Parts: sequence; structure tokens; C-alpha cells
Amino acid sequence: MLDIKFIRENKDIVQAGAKKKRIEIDIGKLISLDDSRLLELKAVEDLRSEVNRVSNDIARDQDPALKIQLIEEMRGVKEEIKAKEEKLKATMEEWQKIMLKIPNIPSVDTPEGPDDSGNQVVRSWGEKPQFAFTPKEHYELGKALKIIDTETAAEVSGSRYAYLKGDLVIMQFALIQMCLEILTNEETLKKIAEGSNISVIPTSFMPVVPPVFIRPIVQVKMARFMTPEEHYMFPNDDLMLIGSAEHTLGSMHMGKIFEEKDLPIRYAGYSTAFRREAGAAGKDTNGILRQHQFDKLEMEVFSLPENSMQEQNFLVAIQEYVLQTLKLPYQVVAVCTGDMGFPDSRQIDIETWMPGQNKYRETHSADSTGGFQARRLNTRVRRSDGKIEHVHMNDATVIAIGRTLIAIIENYQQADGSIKIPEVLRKYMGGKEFITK
RNA sequence: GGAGGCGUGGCUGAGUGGUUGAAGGCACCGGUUUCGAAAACCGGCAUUGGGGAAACUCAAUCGUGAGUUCAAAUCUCACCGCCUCCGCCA
Repeated sequence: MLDIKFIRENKDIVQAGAKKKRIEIDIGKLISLDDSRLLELKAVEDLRSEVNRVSNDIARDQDPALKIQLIEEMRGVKEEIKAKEEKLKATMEEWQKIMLKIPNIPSVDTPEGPDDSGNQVVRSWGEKPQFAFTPKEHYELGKALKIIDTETAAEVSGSRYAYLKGDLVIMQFALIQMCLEILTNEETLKKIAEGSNISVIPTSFMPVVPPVFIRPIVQVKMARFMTPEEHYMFPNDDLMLIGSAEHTLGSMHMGKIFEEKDLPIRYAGYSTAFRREAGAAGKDTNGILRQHQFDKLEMEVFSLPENSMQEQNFLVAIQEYVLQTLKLPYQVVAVCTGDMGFPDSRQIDIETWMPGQNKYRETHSADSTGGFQARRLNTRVRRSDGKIEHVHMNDATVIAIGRTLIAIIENYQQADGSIKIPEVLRKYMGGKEFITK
């Protein structure tokens, strides 16, 4: 959520930002509603002030006749307050509805575009592997090696589910283990930051296994409930499943005030993510690229406002470090205004090379939401001079299991259909070098 | 799931209808003292919104929401959370 004061003072910027994001908003209506809100609020507060004042008189005054008279008068004022409060409440509800639909403003360096066609490749890394044979897609290889079974999953749970089996499961936990070691080692983090010329305090990430259920009201505060059809809902319990660990990591500190000296705070959350993929009918139906359920290690950082862009760059640097460690070719993409998330001011994606598809596919995302989520969550920081302001929040993928496994399977495939295990993972996999039949 | 108890400021902890935004303590920030520090002493110290150049002032907030009342931290109801015991369970 943006600050209403900021909106009032910068309505053109807000309007233009929404337009760039291809989101329709009515700033004029919001501001005239806000005018009414302030007027009605003043009216209610003036009456309350009167009641408060007279009530104190009643408590003090000894004359019983006067008391009765004042109480009578205040009964009338009470009725008046009630009526005015109802009007205010109606105004507030409409105001709130519009406020929740105002998106965050894209950063100045965000490319403009209607959809993912407007995304810009910022840089790329790694040599695409050359094969002496036609590289296969992950689902062919996975099926033959009996490490991916979507057919049984389809019967048991429906489409877009899979059984991961055998060495692929071991590899999942190897990846997580490897990444947690990176994220909890300040020396490594310092090296990553220095290597990319980023000046951040390299505080290590606190590993977290967060809840996968979240209250819908909290999801609204995370500004991640814009498309209800994307979420699995459990109305009987007033709960929904998270689509990312971000949702229950970012909301951990709602209503809290940090001390400046305690920031940045970094979390590495491991959880399953659940997505209905309602708008993706017929897209990526083979294999495990687009699943209703997948496991993911996610970073979430709370920082001082002035540091949030550096923090985002740092998270991207960590993502690149992970992919470089795995020797997977990738490109870094500046996501354009029409494709970026509602609460994001700046979104950077990483697309990893998938030889079977002969394409780069999105495996990572880094979202800087500035103070947008923090304002809704009311997560703040007390600066060293005593001033209180909203923190800035960043979230980013470390490893999205399904898609990273695909990248490894396809990039490391051998002529005989086996998969060479990336060297860095072998120590977590009993020294094994290949996944074979 | 059953029974009981409890939610007050950064922490702790008083407060069961009346100028209580809330005593006391701790922590924190100034100052006195000291060569310096500690201790002691003095002072300050919640958040949000409105008005004001400012001093200041008005409103709201004692888990959340509704209600009773001229007046609610205090009474009523619902919800949320925490604790203890029993049951169940990975």
C-alpha cells in the first residue's frame, strides 16, 4: 500500500505508475473520497471531544440537577455521533477498497512493456552445453530413469502433480543443503557481495520452516491476494495455502517495530508452494515445470529503506552464485512494468538454460517491494534518532526445486540418457557421479 | 477435542466505571557528579491520524471486533492468541 499523503502529493506519478503496470485505477475518485473521509472524521472527532469534555464535567460537578441535564444533552450528541460514524464507515470502506487496488510504483530503471515480451536481458553467464546428440526434455529423461512419475500422480492427484523418486529426491535435499550452507556462512556472503561490488552488511540468513497455511487477511497485507483464483482456499478454516514461503516469512513481523541496529534481518525459508495455475491452462503441461505443488528455498530481507535496492542486488548476486556453483547457464532479466508483480517496485528474474526446450526458462525471481508490503503489515523500524518509518522488504528465490532439477537434468544429460551429477552436489549424495537406470 | 487460567507501553508490572495514555521497576536518551567509568541524583522517554510556523492542541489505541453507559483498560458478547491439566497424535 502507498501512503495516502504520498498519493495526494504525487497523483500523477501514481497514476502513471499504474498505467505502466497495465492496472486501471481512479485517482480522482480516491482523492475526493479522501476529502470526504477527512471532513467526516473531523465532524466525528469534534463531537467526541464535546462528549469527553462534558463527561468530565459530569464526574466533577456536584449539582444533581445539572448532572441530569448534561446527561440528557449527551444522549442527543451520542445519537448524532452514531449517524456520522456510519457515514464515515461507509466512506472508509470504499476508500479502503480503492487503496488496496493501487499498485506499487515501478522503479525508474524498470523497462516499460505490456507483458513478458518487454522484459530485458541484463546479462548472461555460462556456456550453453554442446551435445553430440539431440538433447531430450526433462520429462523424457526423468520417466526413463524412473525418477519422475507424472502418470501415477495424475491418477492419484490430478494433472500438474508428480512423484519425484530416488536420486532426484536425494538431489533435492542436496541442493537445499548446499544453499543453506551458503546462506548461513557470513564469509561466503561477504565474498559474494564484494565480488559484485555491493555494499551490504553480510548478516547470515536465519533458516526457517514456515507454515504453509496463511490467513487470507494476512495475504491481503502481503499484497499477494490480487487474484483469488490462483490460490487454494479453505473457507471452513478461514485459511489458504501459500504460493511461496515469502507469504509467511514476510508477515512474520507484522505490527512490530525493529531497532535500526538490528537491520538487516535475513531469513531463508524452506517450504512447499501451492499454486492453482488457473490462468495457465494447456501451458507447460509436460513434466514438472509448472506444478500445483513444489518445494522452494526462499530469501526474505527486512532492511532500512535506503538500503533496499542494494539488498535486492545482493539477493540477485546470491542467486547467480548458486547457479554458477552448479555451472548452469543463465540470463538475468529486468522484468518490465507490464509483467512485474503488484507490490513490486523492481523485479529481477533469472532464466536458466534448458537445452531440451532450447530456451531459457524462469527459475528465479527477486522482488523489491520497498515499503509497500511493510505499510500494509505495519512493520516498522525505529531509527537511531527516534523517528519511526516503514522497513523495506525484499524477497527472492534461492532454489525452486522443480525447475532447478529440470535445468540440471537437461544440462547434465548424457548420450546414454543418464544424468551427470554436478560436482558440488556429490558430497551430499554419497559421492555418486551419475543418475542411471 | 474436554476443563481452567490469562492477554496492559521495548520488557516487567499496578490498575474492576469518572480529568488513567495508563503508577512503580528495568532498559534507553540527556544532565549533575567523576581524571574517566560505575553508582547515586535530576530530567526525558508509546503509536497513529487531524489542526498549527511553533509552543501546543483535538481524536483514537490497554489482543481484535461489536455492545452497554453521559463516561470503559475496568461491565457484556463474539473472535484471535498464549499458558496449565486431561485426551489424541507424527
